[in-house]
Amino acid sequence: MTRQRQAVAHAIAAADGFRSAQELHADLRRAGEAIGLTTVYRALQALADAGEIDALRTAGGEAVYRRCSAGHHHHLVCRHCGNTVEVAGPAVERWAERVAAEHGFRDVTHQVEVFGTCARCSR
Amino acid sequence: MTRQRQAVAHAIAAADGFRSAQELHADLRRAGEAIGLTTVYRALQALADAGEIDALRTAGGEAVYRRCSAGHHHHLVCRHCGNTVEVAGPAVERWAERVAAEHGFRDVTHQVEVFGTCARCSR
DNA sequence: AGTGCACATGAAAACCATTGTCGACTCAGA
DNA sequence: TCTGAGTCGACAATGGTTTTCATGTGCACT
Repeated sequence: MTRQRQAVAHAIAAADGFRSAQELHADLRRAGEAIGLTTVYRALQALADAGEIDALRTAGGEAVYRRCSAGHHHHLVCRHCGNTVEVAGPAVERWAERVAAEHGFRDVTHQVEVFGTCARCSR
Repeated sequence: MTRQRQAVAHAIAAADGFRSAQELHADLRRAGEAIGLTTVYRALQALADAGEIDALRTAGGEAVYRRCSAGHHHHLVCRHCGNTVEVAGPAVERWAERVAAEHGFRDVTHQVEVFGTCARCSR
């Protein structure tokens, strides 16, 4: 792993919620890291492929990434401040499996995101 | 409702799965309809706002739309042929509400998509 | 240290879905 | 027919992402 990829991995590990590629790039440059935007995109893609970070797309079409703990989980995202909470959903897992099986689907994956306004932002 | 919007509504009602704005535009032009791409985008947005069609984003960042029955529901999508089944998930609704409430979130919405390989494609 | 080579980097250009602009058009009502 | 509000749509602009390609870098082998 090169210096640049380590830097990206470190930056996303240090961040506290979803960050876009562009934000991460800005963070890294601000921190004095010499790294190109292209490289950030590639590093994020590699990390996502390796399953080390979560990727999803905002309503605006921007891809955002987040470090994720090992294991399957979902996210509760504040639509104002972007703050994120990881949540487990055994009930959802079971439901997805059951529904898929009822319709003859196999190799099932699912994507669940819950959006809302967090306590701080709704004040 | 104008002729163009009717055409878009009709085209999406006739389609059998998710279609992108561009595909719908191509369909309409192929069918001899004189309509601009801009108008298709606007019509789709209006329909989505009115809750008459579902919108979601592909992994490639393209927005795709699908006619949907009234009421809240989720989708079970075949990742090979794109075939889609609408499913209800009361268990998921309750889970989302509860999890959000536990963390102080309000105005909660959620997005649930289940992907798998359908019976026909897994043969 | 020197050589060769596969792969990573990154600036700039290309890509492409989507949105903004603005003049033309439509159509209902006066 | 006139008027005005709203719609249409060609074109340009936007902006995130990807590709290109020349250059740089790590690394095994001499």
